[in-house]
Amino acid sequence: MEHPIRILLVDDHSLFRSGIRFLLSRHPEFEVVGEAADGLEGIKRAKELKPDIVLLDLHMPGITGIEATQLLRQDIPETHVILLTVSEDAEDLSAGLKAGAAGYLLKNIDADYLLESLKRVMNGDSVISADMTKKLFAQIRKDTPPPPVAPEADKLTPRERDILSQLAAGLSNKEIARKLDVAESTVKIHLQSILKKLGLSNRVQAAIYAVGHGMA
Amino acid sequence: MEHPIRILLVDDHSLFRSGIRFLLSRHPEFEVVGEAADGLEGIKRAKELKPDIVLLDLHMPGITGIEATQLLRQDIPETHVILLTVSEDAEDLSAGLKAGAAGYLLKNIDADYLLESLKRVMNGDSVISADMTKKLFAQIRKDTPPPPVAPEADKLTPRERDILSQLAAGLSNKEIARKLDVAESTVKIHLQSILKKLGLSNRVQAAIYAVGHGMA
DNA sequence: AGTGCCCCCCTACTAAAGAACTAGGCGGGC
DNA sequence: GCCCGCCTAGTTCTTTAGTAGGGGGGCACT
Repeated sequence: MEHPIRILLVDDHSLFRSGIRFLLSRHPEFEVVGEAADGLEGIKRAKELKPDIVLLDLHMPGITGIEATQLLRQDIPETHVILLTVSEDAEDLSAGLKAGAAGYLLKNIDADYLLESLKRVMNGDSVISADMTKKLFAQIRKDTPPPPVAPEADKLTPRERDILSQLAAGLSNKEIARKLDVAESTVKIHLQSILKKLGLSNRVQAAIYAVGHGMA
Repeated sequence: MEHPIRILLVDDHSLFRSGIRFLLSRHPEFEVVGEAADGLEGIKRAKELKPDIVLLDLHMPGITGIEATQLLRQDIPETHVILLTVSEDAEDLSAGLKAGAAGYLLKNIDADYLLESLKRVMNGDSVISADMTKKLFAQIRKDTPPPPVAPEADKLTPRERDILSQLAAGLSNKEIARKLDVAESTVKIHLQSILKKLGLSNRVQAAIYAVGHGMA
């Protein structure tokens, strides 16, 4: 590796920073280019230093690591953010990822895993503590809401689904009729049938139903 | 470890099964209790043998590994399923997790990682190939759709938002008027203003807009 | 003091939606 | 052959939605 990976440490525990700094000092492929004790200072230093990777604590005085991550991703997207925390909370994990972190590591990981993670992230990969994988899986399962297909939807005839989908695009009866090349009265009939089958009382409700069940 | 971890191998490549079997034979903490060459046979053998872990290939003749995972999770939920595949496709990963797999490993992992993963999964953890972590992260970000708040929504006055939210509940102008205790003509005025500001042409579109931007 | 925005209300009109009925062609099941 | 569901289309009618004027009161910023 010709250039060492440049790293910024952001953590309110100076002892923790020292530990990481010492660890990395024994590996010439890494270079700690700066430190900060809170989120705002970390962002400021990151903008100055443009490090390859920011190792960011989640819980800090002032802004949270999540907010700091968002800001860093906005301002210097070429810098990777790895969250390094004690929090095993699934919410923190999820928020961190959505904020744009490339890694979520627990502070109890061993040194080798941290070093390997830094290299992986530098390579464009993402990393996570093995202990958090289960929570990440759970998140995936949870984030995907219940099957967005309606059980009642199969009560509709194909033609009715056509009309409903056009309705969900915000078209008027006349426009739907033109588009599907039928008479407006036909559209009305179908729409009546849709409302009856779905137990709705007007086209607005039908449109909402449609978008809510993935027929948009 | 008093009892070895009992493993069932399901893969249509017998050579691959042999490789895994040989690997595990050299580690007494594992025991390969059976093999199967396709999904259906795998499910049958799993029901008979009740292994601790099923190592399941994704692409097989007959049913897919995804379907097999679902069935296994239904029938013998105490057995863990690890998907072992060459597919780096994010869709496969996502589908596998949603089907209930406790692990998603690429076949290019090294032996030690597989052994450790088996132990982790036996422990109730979940595992994933490091190479897939990035895709998993992307999935989390994707599953949570873009901020469901509309940028244009702040153009609306509070009262207009009230009306829009009622509209998104499928109410007519008259009903909205009653609910908000104003005249119907007032509701109409506000609605006109909403349509104009949002660049829409009728109430159906407004309702769709509202539900699409979290004001339902 | 004036200006602008928001909120409220009214009348009057046209366009669209919704409800009710009749009705023909077409296909499959019995 | 007959019934049934689907798709089509028409008429008539009432209700609702949408458009276009008008005005008045409040509140904030200048």
